[in-house]
Parts: sequence; C-alpha cells; structure tokens
Amino acid sequence: MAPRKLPRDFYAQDTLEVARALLGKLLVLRSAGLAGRTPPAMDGVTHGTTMVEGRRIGRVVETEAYVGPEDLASHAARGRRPQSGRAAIMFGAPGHAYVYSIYGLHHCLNVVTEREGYPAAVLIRAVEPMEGLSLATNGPARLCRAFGIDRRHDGLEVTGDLLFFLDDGYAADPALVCTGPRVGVAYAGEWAARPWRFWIEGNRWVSH
DNA sequence: ACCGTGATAATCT
DNA sequence: GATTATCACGGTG
Repeated sequence: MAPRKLPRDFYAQDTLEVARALLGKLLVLRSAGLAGRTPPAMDGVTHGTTMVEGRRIGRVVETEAYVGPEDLASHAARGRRPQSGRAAIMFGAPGHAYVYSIYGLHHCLNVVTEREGYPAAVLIRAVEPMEGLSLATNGPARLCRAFGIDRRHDGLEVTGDLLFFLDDGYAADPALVCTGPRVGVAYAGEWAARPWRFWIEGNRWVSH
C-alpha cells in the first residue's frame, strides 16, 4: 500500500490507543524547508563515516503514554504549574511535538494527544532505523540525537512536512505487543506501576 | 553501582 | 533576580 501520513484525528484519540497504534508506524524527519530549524548535524555532515541524508526514517518500536493532570509521572501533573512551563504544549491541540531537554544533554520527543485543554502525550522511546540513520535509536534521547531533534522542534505539527508519522501498511503482530511499567518514573508513586509502556517483543531496538 | 550535565521549576529574597 | 533541587537519560564500571 502507498504510505499514508497519519492525520490530525489520529492523535485526538485516547492516549493509550495512540501509544499502542504508533507501534509499527514510520517516524519521518525531513530537512527540506527547515530554514532556521536545521539541526547542525543535518545537512552534508557526517556521523562517523556515513554521509547523512536529508531524510531520516525509523519504525516506532517502543512508546510510553503520559495521561492527564493526575498522572504524577507526567510533566503536566497538577502541582507543577505545568500550564506556564515547558509542558504547556501538552495542554494544547493534539498532533504537535513536545520536545524537552533533560539532564542538560539529552532531548526526548513526545506527540501531544487527546483534546485541547487535557494534558496528554506519547513519548517515542525507540525506533528501528530504516533510512538516513547512523547513530543508535534504542532510547528516547538516543533517537533524538540520531534524528537531530532538539528544542527547535518543540511545538511543530507532526502532520506537517518536517516531522510526521507514516502508515506503510506494516502491522506489528498483536501477539508481540507488550505492555509494562514506564521507565525512570519510580518517583511517581502508584502511577509508576501503570502499564503504560508499549513495545514490540523481540525487536532488538527496544530500549529495555 | 555511580555520576556527568545544564535546563527547568520551585523557593527563596 | 538569586539559589537550590530535581530530572520521562545514557555512558561507564
């Protein structure tokens, strides 16, 4: 089938459904038209010995859901003054990128879900490299480094021309889709135990 | 297991 | 404005 870009409505669904449905989809980053946003590593630069292409594609193999103002693992949790900080984008319209920096040296990519006014997003934790990628993509910060994604991509529509998801007809075997607790959120009390991490069992690019 | 790293946000003046 | 605590990670041992 001809690859089909995931439409805006896709991201307006329940967050757990989006996190599940993104498994097997293609994450695409293009350099064309990136004026003012081109990452330093993008055009004509080498990673190691491999020349980087202007288009980078990876198949999503691991995601996590962050759902609602009560979710203490979420940057948009009530009590963090989230609506005036970096996580404000999570309260906005679905289908936008939320890219945050962490530990001073890493970036992570999320996609905003559900309805405007309700803070929710899906963290892209790992992709299987398909095209134009020469660095490791098994981890949320590693994949951002491999794609050249950073804070300049924050707020971009993921239904636009720069950053988007494709359905190329590939479907993960439902029997191989696993769920479990999210990574690195032990501080979140009972919310840490929720099985809101999704991955394709056996895929070598899954981070954990 | 330990810790680098600096952006955020919370908590002070 | 200044100070402090925290961190949806990754590299090293």
